[in-house]
Order: sequence, then structure tokens, then C-alpha cells
Amino acid sequence: MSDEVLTAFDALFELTTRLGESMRADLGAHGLNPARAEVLLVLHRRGPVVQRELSQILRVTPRHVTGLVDTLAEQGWVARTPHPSDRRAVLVGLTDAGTAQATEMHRRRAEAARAWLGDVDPADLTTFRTVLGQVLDRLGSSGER
Amino acid sequence: MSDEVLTAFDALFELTTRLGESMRADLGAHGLNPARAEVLLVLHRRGPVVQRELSQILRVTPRHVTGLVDTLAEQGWVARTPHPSDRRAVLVGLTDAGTAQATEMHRRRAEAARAWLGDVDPADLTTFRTVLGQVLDRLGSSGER
DNA sequence: ATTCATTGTGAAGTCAGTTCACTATGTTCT
DNA sequence: AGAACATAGTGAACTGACTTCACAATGAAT
Repeated sequence: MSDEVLTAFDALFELTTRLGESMRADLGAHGLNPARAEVLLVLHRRGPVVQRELSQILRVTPRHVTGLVDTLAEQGWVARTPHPSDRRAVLVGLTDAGTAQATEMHRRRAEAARAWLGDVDPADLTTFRTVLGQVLDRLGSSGER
Repeated sequence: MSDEVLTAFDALFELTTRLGESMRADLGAHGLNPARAEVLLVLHRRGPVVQRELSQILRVTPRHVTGLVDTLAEQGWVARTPHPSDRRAVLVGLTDAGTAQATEMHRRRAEAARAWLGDVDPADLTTFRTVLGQVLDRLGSSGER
């Protein structure tokens, strides 16, 4: 019945809130916020990147990227280096501390995953993941990176 | 394997992001944001409420409630009336337009639920809901209202 | 050499939300 | 009744994330 759908949706929504809060808290305890954490993860995945590209990946204005990088640089997690061939552009890359921080974030993510889903029945978990995948697939049309 | 847990967690995370964006967009199209929408829903559920109580329900400062109510009153969705017995307090309640808006929100929520989960296999959906419930239960200790 | 496009940043603004100080009212205690 | 204390709401000022606009420096195209 439609009721089941509604209940599931509400639960998902509630979980969204909780997950978000939990993540914010965790990041905050490590001197980060979601936007800056995302920068670190992107740089960890792609290596050094020009600010302009970063702004497209993150879907924020170039101006805001300047601010994000300023902060992260002050914290010692990223560093700006001149672009080898384009003197307008700036390459942003992780420092050693930044790399360590990104690695740590992956570790904490795995830890959180275990804490949240670790004791779910394996078969149920598989179904759970399947449903999530299905929904995400159908949504795929909007907003892929 | 732990990998399944991680994959599921990532998918869940991704979905929550999308859900949040989608909700924001939908609310925005109707002149609302999450905080103000929450006010409307609370008033719809509980009837007129004193601002102080509202601040506790929403977990924001009383000062911020003043602002939220100011805006919603300008938009014609809530109205302040004097508290019958306590002249310091103000009762905030939905106007007719506000009630209509809240009802509309419930309709749109049901619509969204169908759009997101409507074509999931019923048995899978049940498992999905169960897992969500399990996770929420275990998290229950923190932050109930 | 000129024109046009692109990168990054200063200056200023918006929006959600907070803290602090203060007024008005309610409650309690003698 | 009066003093002392608690509570409800709001002005003023601030923080933090993010935007728009204008502009200087550089690069690409004609």
C-alpha cells in the first residue's frame, strides 16, 4: 500500500537529518565543515587541481573557492602552487598533513558505516543496498558529477 | 564483508544528499525554506504555540524564532495573538492560508514518496523500511523530540 | 596589435542563525 | 504590600557560508 511507501520515505528523511548532523559533528571535531571536507576529498581523489575546475566540481562560485582554499591553506592542509603553463591559474594540492587528514576521513567513514549498519542482517543489508541503488539510478539523470 | 556495509553507507549518504537538495528546491518553489516549513508543520500538528515552546521544539534560539515568525507572518501564513493569561507571551498559530500551505506540504510529501519509492518491489520495500527502522532505533538515544 | 575570453580576487551584500543586553511581565517569599 | 528573582520576547550586533559585481592580469584568436 501507499502507506508503506510513505513510512519508508519518512524514515529515510529522518535518517537524512540524523546522518547530516552526525557528519557535521564529526567533521567539526576535526576542524572541518562539509564544504572544506569535500575539497580535501576531491583533491585526494584527483590530485592537484586548478581553482576554476574545483569550483565546477563543487558547484560553487570561483569566488567561494578562493575563500575555501584560503582557509584550508591557513590550516595547513592544502597549498597553492603556480600553474606550470598558465600564469593566471593556480594549482591547489594537498599538503602531507592534508593527505593524512583525507586518509583519516576515509577511516572515519568506514568506522561510521560499521557503527550504523554493522549489525544489520547481511541479507537485509544486500536488499537495502539494492533498493538504494535502484532509487539512485532512477535519479541519475539529475546532477551527476 | 565490510565492503558491503561501506557501499550501502555511501549509497545512503548520496541519497540523503539528493533528498535534501530535492526538498530544498521544492520548498523554495513555494516560498519556504526548511526552517520555516518546519514551523508550519509543527503548528499544524500542535495548534497555536507560544514562541518559547517553539524555540524548544525546533532547537533554535528564542531570538531566531522571533525572526522566523516575523517572516512567516509577513507571508501571511502565521499570526501572533496575545496569550490569554500571560501578557508576556505570544501565541503563534496558522492562518487559513498557512493551514492550506501545510496541507499542501503533506500532499507533496506523499507525492515525493511515490516518485522516489513507488516502483520498488513491495517485499524489498518492506525490508528497506525495516532496516531504516532498525538503524533509527539504535540511534534513538540521541535527539528525540 | 587589437580584440575577446578566462583566472583569480577585492568589495560588498544576502541569508540563516547566534549572543548579549534590555524591557515588560509573572512568581515567590517575607 | 514590597523586594527579589525568573521568564517571554525583541533590538543590536556578530559569525559563517555563500553570492554578485567589478577589475587586473594573463592567454588565445584575428
